Amino acid sequence: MGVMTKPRSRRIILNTRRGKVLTPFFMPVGTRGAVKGLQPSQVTATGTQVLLANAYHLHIQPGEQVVKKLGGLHQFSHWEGPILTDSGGFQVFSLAKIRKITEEGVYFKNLASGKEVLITPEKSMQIQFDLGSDIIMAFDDLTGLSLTERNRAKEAVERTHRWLERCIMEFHRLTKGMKDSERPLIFGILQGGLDKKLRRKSLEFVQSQEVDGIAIGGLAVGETRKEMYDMLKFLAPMYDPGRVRYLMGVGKPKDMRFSIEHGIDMFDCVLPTRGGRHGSVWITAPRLRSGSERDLKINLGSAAFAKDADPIDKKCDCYTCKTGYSRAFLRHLFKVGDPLAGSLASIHNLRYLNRICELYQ
RNA sequence: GCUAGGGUAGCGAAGUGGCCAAACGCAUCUGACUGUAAAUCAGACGGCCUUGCGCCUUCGGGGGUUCGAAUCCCUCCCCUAGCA
Repeated sequence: MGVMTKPRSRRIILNTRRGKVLTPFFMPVGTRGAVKGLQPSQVTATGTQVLLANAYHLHIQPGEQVVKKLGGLHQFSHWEGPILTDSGGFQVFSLAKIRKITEEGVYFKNLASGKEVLITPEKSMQIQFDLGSDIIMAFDDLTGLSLTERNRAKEAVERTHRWLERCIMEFHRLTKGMKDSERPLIFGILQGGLDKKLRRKSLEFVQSQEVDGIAIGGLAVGETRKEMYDMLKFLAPMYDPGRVRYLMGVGKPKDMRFSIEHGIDMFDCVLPTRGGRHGSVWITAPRLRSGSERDLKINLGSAAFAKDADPIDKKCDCYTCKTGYSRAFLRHLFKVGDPLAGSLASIHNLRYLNRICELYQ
């Protein structure tokens, strides 16, 4: 999969109450309301249309009621574009060690206070609604790759479906009386791990529901690239053509290109920002043999860049590269631990992914 | 000149007869990171290779005691503080 893009037959625009969004698009992760180290204007300058925030983390701190009282997440954070909120479903996976799943919902141990927090499908809807989210995600049960997790994949899919029905009911209750143009959107999430039968069943179920978008959850959790690609190929012909498809958690350039070419419209991922803060950035580099281009990850902390006067990527149009920050200066900032390094690298990476999306838009 | 305390790997700092190629921290190098418990984490960090719980060279310099010394003794050099 090179940098060259194949033509895309889909041409879909996502209508949110805060404006239209061109697809495909990538959402930076601003878990707690901010993309770490970046001001909203800097995020916008990378070409970002939609921001992702997290219901679980904002519920824990500062609490959705505080956010609501201060005018909602948009006013609170100064992000003016559409916001998609994750439901807390991912935390069922990422915080597996400190949670307990029941049919009612999931009990999490708040690491800061030690107190137990119960997130139910209804609660997740309420939190996201109170935050002022424009795209509300269903609360799902995400299974990992370990044997015990694989063994409960079927159970988790069925629970995810039951929870989706509860999410939709609660969503209707919360948005009762709102005009279509004023209400947030709601997306359902399909699961099924690496089991194709389960995946198909899950996709069919989610598409049978009153949801505005279809999200694919539970991929990019450690399986091989081939396994993920096989699943995306398998699902591609079965999507409802009228609704957007959101592949959750994916954000490696190569994977995004593949996914877009297999019918995916939306992405989010921590990689451009977390990786950026850790010094890794993407550049386009020629292949040694063919000379065609490919995505290459480099680490700016490397000694190789100590005296490198070039920007991260000469062809890049991001703020960091266009301003002319050298690799040597960025390496220096990383070495001395200046947070500006992470911010400048995050800007570059976000622009990198957004540019990929723009090629297909 | 006297007295006291010191000199350990790039730096700081443990160790005070064998389990010491030498804890730990920093720095350095390499690598991870996919709906953020992550500005984080992992590994390497005297030299060599057949990568073995192998070999070689180390704990200011030199000499000695001992089966065995970073650790004990002698001597020299240097540093810090106080006194002359």
